[in-house]
Amino acid sequence: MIASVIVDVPAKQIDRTFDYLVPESLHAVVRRGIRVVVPFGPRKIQGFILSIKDETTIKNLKPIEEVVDIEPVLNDELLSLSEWLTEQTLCYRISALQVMLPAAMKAKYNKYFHLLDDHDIPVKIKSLFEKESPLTWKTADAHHALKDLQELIRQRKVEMRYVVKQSANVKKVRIVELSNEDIEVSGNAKKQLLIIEELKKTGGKLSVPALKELTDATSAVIKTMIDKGILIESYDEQYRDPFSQRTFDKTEHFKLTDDQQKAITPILEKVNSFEQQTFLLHGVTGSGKTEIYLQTIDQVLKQERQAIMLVPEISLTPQMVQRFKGRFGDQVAVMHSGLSVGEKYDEWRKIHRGEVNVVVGARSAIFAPFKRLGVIIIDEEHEMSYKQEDSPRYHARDVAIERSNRHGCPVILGSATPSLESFARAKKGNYQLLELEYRMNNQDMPEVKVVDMREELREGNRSMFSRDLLEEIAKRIEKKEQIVLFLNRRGYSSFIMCRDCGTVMQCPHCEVSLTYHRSKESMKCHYCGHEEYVPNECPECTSEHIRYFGTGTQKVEEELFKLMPHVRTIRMDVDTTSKKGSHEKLLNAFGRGEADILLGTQMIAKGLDFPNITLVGVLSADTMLHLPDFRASEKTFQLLTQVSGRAGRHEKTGEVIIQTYTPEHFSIELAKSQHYEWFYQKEMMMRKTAQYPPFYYISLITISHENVNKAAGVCSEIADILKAKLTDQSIILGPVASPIAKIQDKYRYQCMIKYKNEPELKSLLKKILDQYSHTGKDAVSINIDVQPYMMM
DNA sequence: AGCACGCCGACT
DNA sequence: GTCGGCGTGCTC
Repeated sequence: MIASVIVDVPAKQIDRTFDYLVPESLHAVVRRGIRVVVPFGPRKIQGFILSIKDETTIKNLKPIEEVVDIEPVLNDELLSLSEWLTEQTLCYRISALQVMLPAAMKAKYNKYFHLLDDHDIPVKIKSLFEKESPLTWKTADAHHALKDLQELIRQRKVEMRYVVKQSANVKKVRIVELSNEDIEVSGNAKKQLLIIEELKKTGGKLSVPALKELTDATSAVIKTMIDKGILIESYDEQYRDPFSQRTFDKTEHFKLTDDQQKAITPILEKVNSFEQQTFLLHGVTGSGKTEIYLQTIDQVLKQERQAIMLVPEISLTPQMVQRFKGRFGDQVAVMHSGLSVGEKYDEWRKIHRGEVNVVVGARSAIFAPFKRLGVIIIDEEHEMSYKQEDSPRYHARDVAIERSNRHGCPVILGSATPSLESFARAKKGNYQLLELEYRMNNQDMPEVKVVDMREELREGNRSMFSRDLLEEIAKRIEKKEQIVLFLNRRGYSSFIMCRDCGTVMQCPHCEVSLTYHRSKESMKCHYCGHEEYVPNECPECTSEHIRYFGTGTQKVEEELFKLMPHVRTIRMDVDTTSKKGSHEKLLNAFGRGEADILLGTQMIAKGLDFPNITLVGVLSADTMLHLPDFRASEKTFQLLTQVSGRAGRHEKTGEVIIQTYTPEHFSIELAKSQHYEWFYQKEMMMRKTAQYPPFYYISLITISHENVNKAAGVCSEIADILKAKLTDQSIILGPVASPIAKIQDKYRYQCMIKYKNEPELKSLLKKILDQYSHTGKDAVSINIDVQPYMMM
């Protein structure tokens, strides 16, 4: 019996199967989709069994060392999906397999030195082994002992062993129970008697932490009882439950409005007939998309099938978790970046074991190992976070459609502001368009006011708040209503500049300006993490007039405090929400009315839904508009529409104030009238003229190298190859320097391909990738994104 | 990606 | 004459 294995080495030459002999003892367990540990050269590594066969042309087969799983971790569908993913995104097969599993299941590798013969070995080495045996590579390296050890290995006095460890860890809890033996306990041992009593009361078995809680006993007491044989200890697997502290109120179906009923009918038809169909559910905020999702899932569950619901960064919407857990109880697994590695692993195991039937999660939840999918839902379909930016560079929407084809089930893409690609496909009939035109309860859309900041400046207002905004803020505070202030991106544009010579402090390794961080009085690079203190004098002209410019959230907070010292503000940005759970804590505090103003970046644009918010202010609508990205207008429109949706979601009507320097720009004008269809028409015209998606597909090749000329040269070679091989209907742009020309001391050049129909492109790109991804002295690093969302 | 093997410069 | 630099090639 022979197994074909994909090993855990992401490299060009290793990107294929290797055959291994299956030892007799493992015949019963070894199957496709099981992880194994195999010898690979001198070391041992983890791998996935892709197939089992009887013969091979390879001589000198090595045997599989051990199996990691009893049950396959990837089923046939996911294994074949990984093949599709490899072809689609031009990634290594191992990366495609790895991305489908929680991070906890990635192997860890350790090297240990074992002492075989301690005669005639250096004193230094001997003492190391006395302190630690086996000796880890790390300590050996720390004591500069690797050289000596290498020599001892040659003399066969020391051996190096490679150990594959699972970073996955099943949480175990210690359980104690009463033994059957009748052992006398002295009347003085009050704690022991109490423990026995408690155990009898609860059926004879309790976890140690629970027992300690109940009886206030110490570990010592329990240990004594185990040693005496009164108690028997054992271990039990346990799930880490991130929601254990919370209860979810059971919620019932809402009665659907006619509008909603009209939308859900065709979806349920496809669910019932087991047919694939992609629906684009277009409905403004508050039009009741979530209830449609919930009732569709309900139908799917009745058929004993399963559902995947994707949301962008779910930790940001505890309210969404609430709604799902409330409706479906413990049938729901939750998967998002806010969970610890162990928690994610546990949620995954619940899915894998079939203990839950619904998963609500971020991008990677699209790979949930369900066997009978009944529906896949992608909420806020237009969100960029559905595209993974490193290998495998997949878009969750594409994976969803691919999986739905394999399972015969519908996909629902929901959004108030669909991506142009999706809306165009819906108009063409590739997707079925479902419109929700009315808000539930017939609420009015909030009134949106655009303030021209140039006008403010002309009239002598040089602050970052327009007079209108300040006035409205004051009004709400008087009425005890709440306000959300929105600012683009953390520390965006809060660069540091010398006022005398205009020098802007830049990262020495990347071509970006450093961002000022008040808390540490330092400047940080957002691309490589480089950090340094703000200099006392300008490195160029030695002037001392150094100050920071731009408006970070911290600065807004300060200004706000200067203008209205009595106003309570909660600031939400990366700095204040980095700690686990702090995000929710801040939001809850705001929900309880502990602050008047919620000030934040991107992260507050989604999901928050508090009845008392009646004013939303966007401090600078155009920061995003001027990014070097053809989707800049689309993103601005989506963001403004979404932010506006935060105001007046309940009885009180809301108002939105958008501050901008370009009020005439159509994405700002149309965000004001909240007219998606007009925006779509206008933006489509722009895209057509500029030859961008959805009229053209694009692919992006990025070359990076320490030497500028090398990077540019290779990129130009590649452009030439493309020009020669592709049809003349395709457009090849570049090579040009990447918008971020240097990251971590490597210069970046890129080349963009725009095409409509180029059946050979994938294989050509694969060829180029092979040709240039060799490892050598002057090797460049090459990256290909087949369908990029970030142009940087 | 690692790791070993192997072929040329600066030292005891 | 040896130690050690890192170029080259292989991993079932």
